[in-house]
Amino acid sequence: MNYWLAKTEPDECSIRDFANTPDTPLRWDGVRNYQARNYLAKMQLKDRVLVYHSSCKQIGVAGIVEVTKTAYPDPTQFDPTSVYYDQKSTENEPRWQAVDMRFIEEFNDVLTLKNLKTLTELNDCPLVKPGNRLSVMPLSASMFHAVLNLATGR
DNA sequence: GCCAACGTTGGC
DNA sequence: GCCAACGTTGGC
Repeated sequence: MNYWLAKTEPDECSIRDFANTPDTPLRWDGVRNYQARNYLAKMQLKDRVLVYHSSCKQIGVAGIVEVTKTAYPDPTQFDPTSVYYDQKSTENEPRWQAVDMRFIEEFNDVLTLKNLKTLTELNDCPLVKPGNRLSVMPLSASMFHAVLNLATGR
């Protein structure tokens, strides 16, 4: 099993949205950065993904989801009415990928960026570096478990 | 709302 | 292929 962290603006898609539909996976779409897309494409079934809420009141890791469907062409890139529409993308050669994920757990409290920065395990994680914009990134098992431990005590 | 950091675009 | 201009991200 691999571990990942993925950013989202909770106004658009939050851990609550996953929690509200525990039996129905949601599509993780709208990734429009090549490095992030390449990581997204590497996700495998049952990989665990930390959900990070950005650009919001409570910035930080809010919970965990699981991959239920590996990468497939992101339909929003073909939809002219979508904010994620990409004119240069074609059905034959799609640029962007999406995956499906389902709810695993929501932390009682968002693990804030400030607290995340106290974890020495995350020193090499792009997340805590100034100016970082990568929205999907791999985590080592020790990174994942350090976050889980700080969030839940487990 | 501000602004630094970064990725992408496009002229050359 | 370089690089300046531009648009976006994202914390504060």
